[in-house]
Amino acid sequence: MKQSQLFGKTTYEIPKDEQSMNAQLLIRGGFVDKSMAGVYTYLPLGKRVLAKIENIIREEMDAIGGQEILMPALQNKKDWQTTGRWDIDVMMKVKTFFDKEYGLGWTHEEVVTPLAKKYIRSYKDFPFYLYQIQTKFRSEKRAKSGILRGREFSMKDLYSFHTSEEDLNKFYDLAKDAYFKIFDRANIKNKTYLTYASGGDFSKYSHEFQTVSSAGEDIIYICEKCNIAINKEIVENNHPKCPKCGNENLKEDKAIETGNIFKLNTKFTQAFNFKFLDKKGKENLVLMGCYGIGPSRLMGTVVEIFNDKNGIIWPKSIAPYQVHLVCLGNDDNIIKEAEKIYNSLQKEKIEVLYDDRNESAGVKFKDSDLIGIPLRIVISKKTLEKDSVEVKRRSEDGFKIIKADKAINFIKMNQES
RNA sequence: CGGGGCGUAGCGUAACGGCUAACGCACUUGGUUUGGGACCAAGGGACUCCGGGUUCGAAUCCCGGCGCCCCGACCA
Repeated sequence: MKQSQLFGKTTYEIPKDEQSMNAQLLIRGGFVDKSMAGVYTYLPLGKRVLAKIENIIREEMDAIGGQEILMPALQNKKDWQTTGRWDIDVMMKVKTFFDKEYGLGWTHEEVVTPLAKKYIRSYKDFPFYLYQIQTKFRSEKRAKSGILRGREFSMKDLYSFHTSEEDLNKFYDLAKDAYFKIFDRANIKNKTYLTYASGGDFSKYSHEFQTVSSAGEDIIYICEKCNIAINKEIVENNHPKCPKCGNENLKEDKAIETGNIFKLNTKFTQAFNFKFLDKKGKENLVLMGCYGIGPSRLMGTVVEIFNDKNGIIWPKSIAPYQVHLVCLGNDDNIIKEAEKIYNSLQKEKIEVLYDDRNESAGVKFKDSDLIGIPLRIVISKKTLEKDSVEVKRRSEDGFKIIKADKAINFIKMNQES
């Protein structure tokens, strides 16, 4: 992609109506644009990051047997009334000219449960796992923290269906592992803790995945022995205690809830009377679990964690491009050399953003720092004289000089490592 | 939803109740530049959030609304 054609612009002015680091950097870098409080447009750069995150999630969900579907965001009132959740305050409602009301989905149990019921009768069809990546709407009383808490946001939600508690438990653990793989691939696993949180009224706990960050809205207590945490919301009498080993020497931290997994058991299958026939031909209620992770929130979390005073530092796995090719000077020879490398990189299917703009070196460097692509290649009069290019990692100081004819190979190797 | 702050060009800001609403960035044109936010020259761009009031006169004061940020409450 030539940067001169890229829709979206970097800016050095900090938007005055954004305090959160993730929103400031993402807006300044041209990744997102705020449409209204808690509602953002993803510009080409931001959309690429989001797509990468979604693909990682997709791969890990497929790996544990998930089947991707897409449910509607616009939902019927009746099913929400069935579960008694129509009049919940996070529910957004739309009304037509003829006064017909619909709900905008903030979660999808009310769609997926009737859906499954329609197709499934026999124990032979179990277990199965349906997921989607979709836009959710929640009427947050106060949107805040940039893309971390929006009123419209992207969400992957998986629902699992089982004939027994053992089976549900087995899959629950599998999903837990899959989530850690996702966090690992997004480079935030070492800051992410499986966290015990409120289980509502049908189980003692749910599990959250909490990623330690000063931008977090939750307080967690980490047990460094067990490598798990407990959410402040379920701490009794101000005495945090590890729910696993009883350790009381826990570390308090702020954290972002990056994921949540939940055993729903029969809460929704009961409401919709979703039963299956077992081997003996007897009817039983189906058991369910749900597993959520927000790609957009994950994106914001990564920005909160990986940045410095100059901008974002994307992990390779979710960077919008792998290589930022920066061409300094508009001398014909320099441009020719830059184009040559640009074409070679494209031929090698290496994602490259090529800064071909007629801007000063300072502007290009600052923009490159801000956008935060992992690897930067600089071509200039200086490098041309030495028949070489300059290679710099965004995450490190300093740079390497590499002979021009070896550059492509070097970058290819760098991609694989 | 309670408390606080704020709405002026695309963005960031300025302007005592009084001249044609000013400046920087961005944008357009021409020229010179190109290793860390370049320079010169010439331009275009505003219903000062909306509605009402006070006043000879309102961006400025008052009332109402809407929007945005922060704190709190809320948050499967």
